[in-house]
Amino acid sequence: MKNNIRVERAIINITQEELANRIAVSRQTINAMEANKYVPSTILALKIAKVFGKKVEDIFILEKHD
Amino acid sequence: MKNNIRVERAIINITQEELANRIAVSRQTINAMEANKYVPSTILALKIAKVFGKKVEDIFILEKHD
DNA sequence: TATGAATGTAAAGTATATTTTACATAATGA
DNA sequence: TCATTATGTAAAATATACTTTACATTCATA
Repeated sequence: MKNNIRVERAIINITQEELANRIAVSRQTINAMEANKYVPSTILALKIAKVFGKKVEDIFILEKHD
Repeated sequence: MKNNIRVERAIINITQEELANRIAVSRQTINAMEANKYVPSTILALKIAKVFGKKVEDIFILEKHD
């Protein structure tokens, strides 16, 4: 699975830390997500999509091997 | 967070085991999700929504305390 | 009533998400 | 140049997702 967090973050111009604060996780969690270091929980996916005003499917994209 | 898995499953008339097979998890994982025993990963949420032909937001709903 | 299919549940084990702390680096502006 | 802000990264600790095995229960139906 890949994601567009970095791009969406750029669109609304917020830092990793701001996004982290808005969804109540650590900044490292955001950084690791953007680096595809792990798969976030559905709660985080819903919150992130909400911050960006988009659907989860618009931010997180399944890949063949998933 | 709550979810509509049981209802969506009833709509397309498949068992927990069939859903489990389709998204490649154990039947107990589906059962536990329906019982809100844990929060699934975003990969599973995306796969489940896909099986039901809906958006993640239509199946998984954030609650106040999330 | 007996049988099978679907579901509920529990315990133990493994994998992985997330936090915390800490430090390093890059970029920007005073 | 110096200070600040944003980002990358890593290790250790903790929480939780998910599997496997196993058994119990419910429900429909022969």
